[in-house]
Amino acid sequence: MTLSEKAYNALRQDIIRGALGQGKPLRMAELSARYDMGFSPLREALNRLQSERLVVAEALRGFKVASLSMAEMRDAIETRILVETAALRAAILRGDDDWAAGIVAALYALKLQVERRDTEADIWELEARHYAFHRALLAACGSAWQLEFFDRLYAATERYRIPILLNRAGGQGRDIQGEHAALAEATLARDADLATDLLRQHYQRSAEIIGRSMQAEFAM
Amino acid sequence: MTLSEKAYNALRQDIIRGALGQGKPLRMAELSARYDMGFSPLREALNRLQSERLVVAEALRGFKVASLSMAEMRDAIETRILVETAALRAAILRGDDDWAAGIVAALYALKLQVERRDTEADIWELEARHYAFHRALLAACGSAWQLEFFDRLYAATERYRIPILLNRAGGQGRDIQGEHAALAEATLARDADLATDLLRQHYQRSAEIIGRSMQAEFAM
DNA sequence: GCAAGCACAATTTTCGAAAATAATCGAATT
DNA sequence: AATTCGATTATTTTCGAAAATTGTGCTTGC
Repeated sequence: MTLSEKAYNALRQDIIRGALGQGKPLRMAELSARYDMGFSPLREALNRLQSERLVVAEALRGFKVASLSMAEMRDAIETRILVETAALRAAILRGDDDWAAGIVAALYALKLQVERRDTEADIWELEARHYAFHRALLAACGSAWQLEFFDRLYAATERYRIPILLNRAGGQGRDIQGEHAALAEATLARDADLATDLLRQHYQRSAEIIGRSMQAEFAM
Repeated sequence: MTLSEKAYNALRQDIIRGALGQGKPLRMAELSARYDMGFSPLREALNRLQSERLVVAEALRGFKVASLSMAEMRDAIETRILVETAALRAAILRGDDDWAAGIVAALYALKLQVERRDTEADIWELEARHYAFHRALLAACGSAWQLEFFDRLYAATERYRIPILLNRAGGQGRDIQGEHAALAEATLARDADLATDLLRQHYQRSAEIIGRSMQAEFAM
């Protein structure tokens, strides 16, 4: 793997997980020290992240971490609903046994990690399996574009979910794993109307919880 | 404007317009000579274009222009229908007088250019106004994400439309400007069902024409 | 006291060369 | 004849320094 790719992976992770702070300028000298590499691979990675809206660039004034806002969060989640309900419908139509088995496996792996969330590493593993589950639902949709947009929007919304995951603050009394199980069940039963409905509700609840937590924490 | 940005604009245009040939490797030395700049700004631009799926990168083996295929074209157009019908509905709900006036202006400017398509520069101007018209329809949708996806998908499908535009080969007997006018009319009348229906048909016809032309030319 | 101008410092951007890797070609071997 | 190996060439990737630009703080003039 080239340094450019390593820089991309590391920066992307650090931005999504909040380690670099939203809106903060990214100084080349600091990044070079932090990731132990020269400017070239860092600038290449920052250019990729700029296209993915995780980083904002201004000519001759460098890069900064993209800012978070209530409006952007709502937009990202609404667009997720649009893209993912369509992709889920297509997957339900086209999915084969491998697709179905992948959902069962991802749901089970997610369940195991939900019960084991002690260290911070557990949280990251939980997050990885959460992504993998939602990805597995759509895997058979047949549209590379929709899967890419899913990835982009997942990363965008992950930035808002992670502070809540780390604080263990949000989702009081919410049975997320139950929602996941019901969603998987409806999908495997090929009930597209029910599955897309559950998916929509799942995300609308997330948006509400994130919204409340943002109002509390940042007064946005 | 920095060299990086110039490189991005120039490469993006040359890829979309087909000047660099689909699937062809992009050698740094050649690009450096062609655009008269060093490797750094070129590599930064190529990294951005990689994120936009106009360029494909393989570690230590450089960059190449993304390939075209029938399947990708169909996927891009289907996803355009998904995103744009939703954005158009939202714009019809939320659009104000400026939005409506923008559509009228863009349609008129497009009409003027349709009647004047002699030189190649005319074709590029036509293409710019075509983009501006479709963009104007969605401008008031309120979703930055959906507008970005529109841009991405427009660029992706433009690559397929341009050979047809240049050959004057496609769309025999198709009244594209009539379709645009009807679409604008339904939109301005705030008839969301009719407008999204016309938009869908507009793109499905494009997909058919592009599909026939690709089968004829490349035997794909 | 305060704005304008100017040197100085900090920072980004770009270049040219070096390092690292991949591709090519021919000779030696089986 | 086909294949492997090694040397050579071509190419990508990375670095370190130079160039260009922006930001800062101080002086000067009013």
